[in-house]
Parts: sequence; structure tokens; C-alpha cells
Amino acid sequence: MDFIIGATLKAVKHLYNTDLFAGDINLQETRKEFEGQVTIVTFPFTKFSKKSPEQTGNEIGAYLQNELKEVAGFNVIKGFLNISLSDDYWLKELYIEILPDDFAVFKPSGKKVMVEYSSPNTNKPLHLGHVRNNLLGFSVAQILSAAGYDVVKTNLVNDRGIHICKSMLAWQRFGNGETPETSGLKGDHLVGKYYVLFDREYKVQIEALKASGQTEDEAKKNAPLIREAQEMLQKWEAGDEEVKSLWKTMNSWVYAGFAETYKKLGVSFDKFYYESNTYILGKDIIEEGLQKGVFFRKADNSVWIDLTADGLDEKLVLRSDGTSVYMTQDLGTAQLKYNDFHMDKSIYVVGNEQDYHFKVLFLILQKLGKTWAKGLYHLSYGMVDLPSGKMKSREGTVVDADDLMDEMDKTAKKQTDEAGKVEGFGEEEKQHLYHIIGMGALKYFLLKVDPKKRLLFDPNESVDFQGHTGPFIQYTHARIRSVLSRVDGLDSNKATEYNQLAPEERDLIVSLTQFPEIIKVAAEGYSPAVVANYVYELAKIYNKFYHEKSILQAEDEAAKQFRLQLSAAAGKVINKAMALLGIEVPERM
RNA sequence: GGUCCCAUAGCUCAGCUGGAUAGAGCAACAGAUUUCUAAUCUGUAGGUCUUAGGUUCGAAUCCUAAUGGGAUCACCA
Repeated sequence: MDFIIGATLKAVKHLYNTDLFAGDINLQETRKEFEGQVTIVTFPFTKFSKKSPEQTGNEIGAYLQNELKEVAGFNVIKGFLNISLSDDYWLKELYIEILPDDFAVFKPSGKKVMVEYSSPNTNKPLHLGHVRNNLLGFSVAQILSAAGYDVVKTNLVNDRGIHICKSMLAWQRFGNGETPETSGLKGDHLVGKYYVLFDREYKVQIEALKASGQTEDEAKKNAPLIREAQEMLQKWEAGDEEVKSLWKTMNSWVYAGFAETYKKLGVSFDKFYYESNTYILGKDIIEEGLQKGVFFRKADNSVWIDLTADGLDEKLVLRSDGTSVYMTQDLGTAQLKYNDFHMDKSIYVVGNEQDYHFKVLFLILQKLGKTWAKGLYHLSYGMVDLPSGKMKSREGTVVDADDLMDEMDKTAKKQTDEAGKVEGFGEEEKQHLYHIIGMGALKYFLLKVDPKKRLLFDPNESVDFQGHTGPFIQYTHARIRSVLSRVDGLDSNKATEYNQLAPEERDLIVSLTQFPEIIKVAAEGYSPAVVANYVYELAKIYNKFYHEKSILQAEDEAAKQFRLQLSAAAGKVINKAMALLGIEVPERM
């Protein structure tokens, strides 16, 4: 649409002798109820045209129609100049832009970006919150890659700490040597079981101590189980063979479980970082900060940064005993990642409860003079809430990721079988379809919402399969593939004989042309929701076209071939857009 | 208490850097299939864009305040 902006600048110069910049021209899609495809808002021009909005619009419209062969006509309503572009123009868009294989393929930008997501703790299985995180991270990585970035997907696994020791201790105490093999439990679930068990026993001990006269705080500190867990952590840090061995074993169970969940979820990583390796990092950065005078040491030997001038607080960066806190590790890990990849941007996909942490982290790195700090970005997403409120792992109100996915598959199977969609399918193809649809419904449900907004999920109300949903879009794709499968081949020469567009056809081309811009906007805003909402609109427009225009029984061969080309283009864009969301589309359903 | 985020139809959400009569889906109601897949399409109904000020030719959008909801302010991660 740059040519319209350029011509409008010329029009304004010619008619009103005024110089504007491209950014001064407000170009938008014409609303459905008016004639035309692009609209120029001409209110701002009246300042120098010294004429009414209508007159100004008419003058510019006439100029554009005269200058540009693509402009077939225009109409003016108040300060809106609605421009109709010629069928010839839209057909060229279809044949020259949309249909070629390089449509919406961005040239490599030469920039590298890291997307860190998932970042689970290894003491319990993944839940719905992780699912949102994983889907967001994976989708953002796909989108950035489509936008021309070289993307590195990383997962920083929190594989050490007191919470892991809790699971280990409970297993040691109550496990009787139970393994995933002997129990038939998925490894992460098995370890999670002992985490819950620890907490239950711990609570019993707390109550007992309280009954014997201790305060809540005292009891929490003095309970034998927590003391033993802390001892275990110290042993771990000291490199105790037995503890390390148990730690390795139990973590390996968890990793096997996670791998399965990630696979089902359809996400992947290029690089894993483990906190057991990175938690010691960051101390040299503390030293560096002290030397630069960015940090200061208190009398008790703890190290701090004063951020009060930036409207924040004083923040501890190293404990008085010289050990790391979360911030220390993250400072060190940020440096490590940069040393490893020298990326231009680094995206942290982490929930919004850590907004403050990342604000501080980035600010510290800037103060330390790290040039790469300006490329850091916290993709802060909202919590997933249940109707009952927050999910709490200890209270058993979490929605488990594996259970959820199984549930989705089951619902998909039920819906699909009821609709009689799988006649002639082989068993394997059926199972695959159920999974694609179930995951399509779930992923779309979670990704269509703006990442930064909190999300309400009601496990009792199954995710919809109709309307503004993943399966609706998948169905549209299957319809397209079905039509295309009924012809032997496409005759693009014949198609070009068709040159008078119906509104439904034009709308579809208009929508298709927007795809590259959508990728760009989604990449800039790190927002899969942009893509999700776009592809839904596109599918709706296609269904309308499909309903109104017969393809295989078209009025003549040219119309048929043209509509086949158009359908093929729509199918390709739907497929690509859904892939950006990590959603597969079926050939038939 | 300080700081940050959010508030649009009964429900779940769109609404781009300010622009036309604020849009979808679900739920409700009424229709469409001798024709390429009805997980579709068409229509009806549903709104004080939380409230009050302000900026502007023009505000759901920007600013200020209030109200309601959430997060955070650990020598936890």
C-alpha cells in the first residue's frame, strides 16, 4: 500500500502545496459496510486544505484516480476517503505476491534472538501454567523465525534446591524403592507424588510442634523433616556422593517424563541450561559491580544495589555468607547466555509475578554497562486462573498438563466420532487426527488471548470446538484440501482468464495480502494472539466464500481454475499461520 | 502502605501508533443442505466500553483521579 501513501503525499503537495511525511497519512482497511478496500482519513488535511473534509477527500480522491491506474474508484463519507482498487490490482497481488512460494517469507535479518521458556522445576510435573508458558514460548520462537530472526530456543531447568530435596527425602523415607518401572507412574508424576507427601508429613510435624507450644514460625523452622531437607541440600552442595546419586536418579525420571510431555505438546529446545551448573555463576559479576561502584557491601558482608533513585528499592545481590541468591544466578546466567550465543535479543518468557525481578535484573545489567542489556525483554504473561481462583499445587487444585492433554484427546475423539468424520480412516490416522484436533482446540484457546492478560480456564467446561476455535480453522483447511483433492491439477493459465471479482473473492485476496504484515506485527509485539486472530478472520472469510461460490461447479472453467488457485492460496496461508502457533492442520476431518 | 498490571455484550475475547453507527465467538431465538465436508453459512436479540474529570475537530484508545480485581515489595526461586 506504499504506492497509495506516496501518491497521497504527491496529491497533498500538488493540491495544497504542503509537505507531509509518510507517517502523517493514516491508512486503514475500509470497514465492511462501505465500498472500497483502503481508506485514507482526511480530517487532518483540512487544516491546510482550508476546505471541508468532504471536499478535501473528493479532491484527493480525484487526484489519486487520475494518477494511479490501480484506483478504480472512490467515495467520500465525512473525513473518510474510501478507495476501490481495481480487480486487476488484486489479481496481480494474488498471482505475483501470494501464490509464489516466497510469499510471507522474510529475508534473514542477520539478527539472533534467544527465547527462553518452560524453565520447570524438577520436583513435580508440568501444569496448566507451564502449558501456557510453553505454547507461548514456542509460538513466539516460530514467529520470530518467520520474521527473519535466527532463533535459539532455550530451557533453563531448575534442577536443584530445597524443593528437589523435599521430594528426594520423602522418597528415601517413604518410597520403599519405588521407581517409574515398578509403579508404572510417569517419572515426573512419581517425583511429584513424593513432593506432595513431604508436604503432608511436614504439616503433621508442624501441628505437633504447635501443640507442644511452639509458634507457627518456630514450628516451620524446627520440624525435623525440613531440617533434614536442608541438611540434604548442604550435602548436595558439598558434593556428597550418595545424595548426588539419588538426585541424578530422580532427576532422570523427571526428564523422561518431561520429554514425553514436551513431545505431546509439540515443543522443543535447542539448548538446555541447568541451574545446578549456573547457580554458582554471577559471583564474578558481583565483584565487577563492586569495583565499578554499582554495588556496595554492608557491614555484615552482604552485597546490595541501591535502586531508590530509579524508583525501586535496595536489592540484595549476594548473601552475607557469600552464597548466591536468585538475582546472583540470573546475572551470571545472562552473561553466560550472551557469551555462548552473542544474540541481539533475549526474550524471557516468564509469568508476570516476576515483573519486578526482571525489571531489576535488566536495570542492574544496564548499570554494569553491558551493551547487550538493551536487547533483553521479559515477555510477561498473565496467570492462568481457575474459576475457584489460583492454582495451588499443594492443595491439589492444579490442572495437570498430561491429564489435560489426555482429556483434550478424548473430547476430540468424542466430537469427531459423533460428527462421523472419520469414515475410511485407518486406526493410526484416527488417533493422529484426535490428537491434532484436541491440541488444536487447547492451543488456540490459550494463544488467542493477548499474552499479558490473565486467562480464565474452567476445567469443567470443555474447550469449544466450534466458532472462534482451533478446530474451526482446522476444518476450514480440511475443506480446502478436500476440494483440491478432487481435481487432477491446477491450470493457472486458464485461471488468469477470470478477471471480474466477486466481493467474496476480493475480500479473500485482501485478507491474504495482510499475512506478511501480521507476521511483522506479531514479531514486534511477541504476540501469537495477533496471528491467532488473523487466521480466524481469514478462515471466516474463506468459509463465506466457500458458501457463496461454487468451485468445482463454477460457471465456467476459468472461474473454476481461479477459485482453485484462490483456495490453494488460502490453504497455504492457514497452514503457515497455524504452524506459527504450533498447531497442525489436517488434510481431512 | 509503595510500585506495577488489568477492567469492552450474560460468558470468553478482538478493537493497530486517537477516527465512521464499538466487533467476533459461546449461550438464546429464527432460518439455510437434491449442489465442492452443516465442526459451516445467514438473520434476530444483546453495550452508559467500571466511574468522574481533562486534552482533541474527533477518545474504548492518550492524561489525571477514584472504584473494583490481580501481582509484587524475602539473606525463597
